[in-house]
Amino acid sequence: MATPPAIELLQQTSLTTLVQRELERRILGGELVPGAKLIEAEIAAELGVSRGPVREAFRALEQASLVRTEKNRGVFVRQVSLEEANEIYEVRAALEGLIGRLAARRIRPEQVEKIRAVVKKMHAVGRRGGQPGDAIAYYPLNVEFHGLLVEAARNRALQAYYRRIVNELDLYRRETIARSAENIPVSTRDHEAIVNAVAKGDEKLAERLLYEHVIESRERLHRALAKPARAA
Amino acid sequence: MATPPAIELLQQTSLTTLVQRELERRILGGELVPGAKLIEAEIAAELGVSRGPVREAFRALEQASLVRTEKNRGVFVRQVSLEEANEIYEVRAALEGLIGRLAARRIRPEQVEKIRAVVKKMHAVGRRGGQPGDAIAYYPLNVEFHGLLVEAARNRALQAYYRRIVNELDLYRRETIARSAENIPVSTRDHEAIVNAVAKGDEKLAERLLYEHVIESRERLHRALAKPARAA
DNA sequence: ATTCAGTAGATTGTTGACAATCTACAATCA
DNA sequence: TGATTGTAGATTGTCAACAATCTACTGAAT
Repeated sequence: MATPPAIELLQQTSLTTLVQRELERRILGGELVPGAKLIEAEIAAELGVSRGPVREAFRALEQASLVRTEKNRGVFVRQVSLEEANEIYEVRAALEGLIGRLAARRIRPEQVEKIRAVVKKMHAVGRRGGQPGDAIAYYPLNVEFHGLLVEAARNRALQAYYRRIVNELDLYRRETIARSAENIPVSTRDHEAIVNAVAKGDEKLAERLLYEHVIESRERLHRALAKPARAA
Repeated sequence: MATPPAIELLQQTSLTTLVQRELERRILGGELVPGAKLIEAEIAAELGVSRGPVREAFRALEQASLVRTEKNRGVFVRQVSLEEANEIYEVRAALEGLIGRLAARRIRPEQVEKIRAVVKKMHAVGRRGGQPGDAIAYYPLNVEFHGLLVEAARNRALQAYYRRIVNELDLYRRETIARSAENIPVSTRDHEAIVNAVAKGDEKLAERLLYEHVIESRERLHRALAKPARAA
């Protein structure tokens, strides 16, 4: 007998996981900015739980490098410096290269179609030209694109590491408020070339393209940061 | 005024981190085997703390994928299947390749010397031939070799991810009791070639050699597992 | 004015107790 | 015999209280 989903949820979900997910959402969603202090009692009261589960969630988030803990001082949303971001980008590029290689080897036709559909939507956004809000529309498409790719690579460990590293970099973007700058849809051509390489099963090419894609987006981000900050 | 190390330790170390470190030690040291159940009260009593810190440590270890938690059932040392190990090896190979590339680019002369010294010791162990205990002597040297390399790559994020992945694979070795088989010092020649490539600053070569080194050691492990288990 | 010690409040670290859930075994019934 | 129900003990999930530490402020002394 299959367990109903509602029951399963209750069986698997503790208050700690709930708190953890909620805090994760707030951090990655920008509600909690890097450097912000997380006060146990405050969060506990807000979510209607005691401090125990909150503390446990903190420990998990710390290990996921989303927060930093100072003993007797408190827990803070992690701040990623430029140097750290550069290091993380290096790792991400390598992982992304592996994703390209494996995806080219293992992707299935229907997955190719799904990704092509996303690229098509990206094109649509890109054609509108620099309208305000384009970056906001473009960002989730970009996330979906890379998400579908890593799924096609069919490697759970890789997927887990990839998610983690993307989260870390997200933290950096938040900190620099370079969000809009990074998301200018200039890389749609990149994406098209990547899909083609993957669809053809050209492992070497897919690996190289994805690797370079990451390095480029790093450069693009840096250039955006070098410019004086525009009005928010 | 510089803070004395003893004070600093007390300032930074909470019971939770202490418990976490101790459990990590026991898991990676083989004292706690994959699948073993960790009972909160038992560990708490043994370490002389209450259950709170133990639970927090569990959450951290879970996020580090060293243990698996089942709600209301308990916490267990994680078991890594053959399929998972294969996936993890793929990721490790990519990371190791990056390590080679970066180390070749950034290593300093004194670091080269240190690594060469380790390889020399490996040779010494290797020349003794298949004496019992060789694997035990070889293993820490191998760990040190790779540890020095990742240090030479000068990328903290990479180092963190690398440590994590090595731990995960360690779990797999423990589970299969393939320890001795994996540590046969057949790869000393590999190591020599790797040091040379890194010392020369040949990024491409170092990357390729390290990548293949990991893939080979995976194959070696699999071959060892295919053989019937020898007497412990 | 500036520095310093001292204090009150806020916040974190740790603990023990209680409630909810699971596990293993005994008793019951078909 | 075998399956099922029902308990008792063990274990986990959650909470509230206490202790330790930090922070911000006050006021005195230089």
